[in-house]
Amino acid sequence: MSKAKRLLDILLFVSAKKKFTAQEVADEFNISIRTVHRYILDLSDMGLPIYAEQGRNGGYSVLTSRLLPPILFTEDEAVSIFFAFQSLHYYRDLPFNTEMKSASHKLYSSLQEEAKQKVDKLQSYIAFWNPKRAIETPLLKAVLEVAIENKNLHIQYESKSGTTTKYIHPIGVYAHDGLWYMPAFDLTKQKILLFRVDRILSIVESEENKEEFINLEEWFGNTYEIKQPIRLHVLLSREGVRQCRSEPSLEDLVVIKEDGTGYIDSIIDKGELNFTSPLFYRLGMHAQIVEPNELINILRQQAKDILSMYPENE
Amino acid sequence: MSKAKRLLDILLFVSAKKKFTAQEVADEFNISIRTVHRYILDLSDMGLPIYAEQGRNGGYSVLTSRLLPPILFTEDEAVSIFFAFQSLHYYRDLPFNTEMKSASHKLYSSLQEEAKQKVDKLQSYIAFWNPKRAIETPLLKAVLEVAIENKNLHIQYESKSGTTTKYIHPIGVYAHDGLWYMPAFDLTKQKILLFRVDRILSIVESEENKEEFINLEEWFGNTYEIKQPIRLHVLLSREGVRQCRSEPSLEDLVVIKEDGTGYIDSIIDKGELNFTSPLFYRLGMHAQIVEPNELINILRQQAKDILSMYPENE
DNA sequence: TAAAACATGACAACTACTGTCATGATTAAA
DNA sequence: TTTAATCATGACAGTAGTTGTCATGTTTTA
Repeated sequence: MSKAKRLLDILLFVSAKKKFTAQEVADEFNISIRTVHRYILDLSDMGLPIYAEQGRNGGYSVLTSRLLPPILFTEDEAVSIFFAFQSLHYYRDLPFNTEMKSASHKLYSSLQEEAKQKVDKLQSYIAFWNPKRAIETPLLKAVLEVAIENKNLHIQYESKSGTTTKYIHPIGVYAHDGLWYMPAFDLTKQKILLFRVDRILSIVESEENKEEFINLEEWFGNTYEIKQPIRLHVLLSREGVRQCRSEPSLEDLVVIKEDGTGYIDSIIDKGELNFTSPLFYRLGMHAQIVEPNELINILRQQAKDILSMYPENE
Repeated sequence: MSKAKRLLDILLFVSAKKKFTAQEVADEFNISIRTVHRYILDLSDMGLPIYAEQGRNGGYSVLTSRLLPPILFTEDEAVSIFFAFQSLHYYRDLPFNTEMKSASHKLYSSLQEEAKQKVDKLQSYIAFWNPKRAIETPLLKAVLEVAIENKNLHIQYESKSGTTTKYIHPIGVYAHDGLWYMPAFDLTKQKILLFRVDRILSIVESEENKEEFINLEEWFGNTYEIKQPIRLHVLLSREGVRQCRSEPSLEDLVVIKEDGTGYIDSIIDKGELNFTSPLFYRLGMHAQIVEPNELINILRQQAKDILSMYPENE
């Protein structure tokens, strides 16, 4: 077997253990100890951060965590990785910040001058904007780890009604619009609730949960399950059509007529009305609600509230 | 020099040219042609997609685009790259989709079984949610390229008032909430406008522009420049505080009092009032606007509109 | 003090690599 | 059609690199 291949095998063998002796490697690959010493010297020369402890109970250790075999990337693939990192630029708290930094440093330093410029340029012409939150999410990594380990949790949570304590089973975490959310099964209330990770004040790990829960992807799919069906029927002007099509929850429902105006006529869940009403409030004349009366009443009630807060005689 | 090192040098030399002959390589590195042939066979065995054209004017070509030298990633770095790719999962159109796929395939296949499971698990517990838009953005890559090349553009754009033609200089593109936006300098109106890339119907490249324009990052910084200052003074209930702190444009302005209620008293740009009014409408009783009267009037007017659209007698 | 480990050098046996020469095949230009 | 420029492959001897064995040191801990 060629030396290069053998070195690689040893690299992988060695980076998977936290400590090993030359004898172990010699036995594993059927080579002499002298050769193992020579190989380790070679790996060390190649930059692998390996060090030896002298004496009885001594041995070698590798400082980095487990290594992958060398990978040949094309320049374009490297650019795509930078591009993906770029997309996380506007998040304040991320679970893998340090690893991302060292990975991009390794990539960047092996790019040729020309490609470096390309990457720099790309990064000044493309961005993934998120509101750069001042809000810290210190417990993000901790919560993610517990979720992956399938454990239950006791949390202190800052909710509408003040600080409360919950006993939950996390389903996963997701980022949206610069904030981190955690859907979780509330073991007391026996239903799934959505928490904001930055509002979690403290966590206490509890036992592992063997039960099968819905996973994050399924949860996304099921979020819009209709429990209390209600008919939504709205007539839209051209501008109304345009704006509704930018609204993720409604874009699929808009029907466009030949003259550019349109309408929505669909069955939605009653619970969604509260989220929908601000949109129709904003649209004003551009959206004429035909049904349901509940939605009209919400809008009318809110309008009355506003008028009573700010009476005419100022 | 060791064979491994020499092979690497040749790999880099070779992957940077689109075509080369054995003689060229032999001259470059002062080795015999026979050895070059042997080396090329080795590289080919290692999986480099290299092929030869026979005969006069023949030579070798490498099929992939330029390669980087082999990189040793740690397992954690690999995971961070998957994590970054994951963040782009919910975008429909991306400029580097195919490269991202091949890069993640290379990474994934060199992970050990255990690490593969870790990655799979991570991906089912963490997500970066964006409304999964039905809207296509076919011109995204084209627009990005033109922006990088610093060129002017003629575009057809679907705006409020129908299809219009614009002559612009793009500043960059950015993604927000699942949609792609392009701030650009309108060369006719001589000011910066914001376009939605999915609403661009066609583009025609024009001449390169030598002038220095603001770049994307500067533009983000300058967006909130105050042109018409106006005092915003609002009293907030506890719930009002909570909600305003989740609003990126307001979170920095909220002052919290000891009892948990709070207020905003700050100078903002008059143009922002239109974007702010839906929030205060939604907050209703939780936000008592003291100033400006303009904002109160907007709310009152909108409330009146709503009430006139849906009169009491139903 | 002895045992277990790393560290290093010398040397002969073995293996791999290299250059030279030879021969063929394929292709395009003269 | 011939010729020159290419890749492709084999043989072989000389050179260079790698390996195992043996020897000797050093460091650490039981």
